[in-house]
Amino acid sequence: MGSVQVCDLKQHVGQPVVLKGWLYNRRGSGKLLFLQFRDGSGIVQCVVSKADVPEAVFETAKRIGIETSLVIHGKASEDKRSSLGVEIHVTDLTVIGESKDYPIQITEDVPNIDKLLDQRHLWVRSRIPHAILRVRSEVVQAIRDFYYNKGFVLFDAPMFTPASCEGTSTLFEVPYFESTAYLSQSGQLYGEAGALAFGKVVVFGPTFRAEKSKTRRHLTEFWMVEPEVAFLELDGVMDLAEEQMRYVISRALERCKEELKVLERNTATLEQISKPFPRVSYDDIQQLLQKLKAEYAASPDAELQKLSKDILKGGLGDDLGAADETAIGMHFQQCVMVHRYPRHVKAFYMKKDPANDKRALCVDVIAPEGVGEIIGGSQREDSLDELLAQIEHHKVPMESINWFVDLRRYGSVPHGGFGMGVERCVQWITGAQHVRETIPFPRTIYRLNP
RNA sequence: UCCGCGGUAGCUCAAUGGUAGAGCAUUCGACUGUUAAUCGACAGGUUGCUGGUUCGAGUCCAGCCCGCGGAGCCA
Repeated sequence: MGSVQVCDLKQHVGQPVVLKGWLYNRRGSGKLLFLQFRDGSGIVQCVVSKADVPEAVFETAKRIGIETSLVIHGKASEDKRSSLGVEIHVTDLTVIGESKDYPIQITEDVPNIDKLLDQRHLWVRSRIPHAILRVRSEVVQAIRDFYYNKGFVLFDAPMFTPASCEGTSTLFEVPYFESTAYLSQSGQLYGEAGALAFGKVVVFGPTFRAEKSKTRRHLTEFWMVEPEVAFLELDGVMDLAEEQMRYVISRALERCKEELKVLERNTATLEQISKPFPRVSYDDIQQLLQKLKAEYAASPDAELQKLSKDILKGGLGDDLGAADETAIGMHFQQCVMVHRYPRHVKAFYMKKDPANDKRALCVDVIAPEGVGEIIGGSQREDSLDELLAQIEHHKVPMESINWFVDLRRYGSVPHGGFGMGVERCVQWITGAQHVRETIPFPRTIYRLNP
């Protein structure tokens, strides 16, 4: 008899079944044991009654440690007392691999995340990581389906790159035979080459940032999806970003109901995704923030007063900070697109706004609930002369970027795209406290293990 | 790099400068319907490191190490 997965058990009610998996938890009494049994697809309660099994089987069931791997023979039966609606009445049980003194407890799903991350290789067996990582899996699949269905070509960018794409960020240096390579911090420049070759491409892979960021929103290694489209101008970039966000979030809401329930996620704000995203210019956002700063300062809420102090901290005309993004999210209670930032705070490859040469044709999508920037995109500078000027101004080494400039020498067209951080997206959907919970093995400044 | 917080049992945390404690987990025992089961018992410690003050330091002081949160930068 072949084995059955826990998630399929409802179709086997009244039948004898074989289950393969691990002991998740155990309760019980002298003559009746309740084994919480997991196989990766779900958790089911297996009842071992002393009267129904040989003495040796009962003794084994009583002694085995948490996370012992098992083969269970039993009968699936409907039971309203079980949260799954089904439980197993065990007839036989075989130990495959023993487990003694398992270092993680059921009740440790909540506390010190850093200690648990030391045990990440085991922690991923627990309920909370399970739910979050299943959402991640769905999000990644939704992203792939979205672009595939729209006719985008998957265009992989290299991880080893000759130099910085964006100048300011710190790159990881790695020895590369006789010279030095850098781990990619964005596939976008390569995506532009792809867009001019295929029209619509999407780069999807890991990226690396050596910044010493220590916040709940940062990883040194994270996954980014970066569509890039020829003949797409800023409004089109915003349309694409909005459509993609709506597809991904809706699909997670639709297909990850169980996971979001386990995570006790209130999805009210997520459901706002069906409404159009407000599109607000940087200049209008500055005015709004001034208003919110004054409003929050006068509020009786101490949290808001504190937030008020950090709004527009760099003064007017500066890049938006974390507090600004939090305030914007609180005000709109949905995703907001802020466009046309000052050029001096943005990357060299962004196109100058023809209506105001102090502004760039760029957009950030800011997610609510304190998540902040989740997408950054722009129309790209397609003029050879303007791009060369920007490269010089940002001191980007010409020898490593010359190929990119070629894209403006041989049939340049208006084009644009954006990058979305997969982990931040998953963080928003799941409500995870730290972005490092949204990837199986997070890499941060102080964490390279396990 | 800067600012703030922290490091005590496997985990979460207590402990006026005066014998280092609890809950959970582990181990053992009781219990035929438990949902983080419950109840009883045993066991569990170089209080991050180094030095200092003191009759006496988990506690006070200095330095260091490690981590966390935030800022900056970004997705």
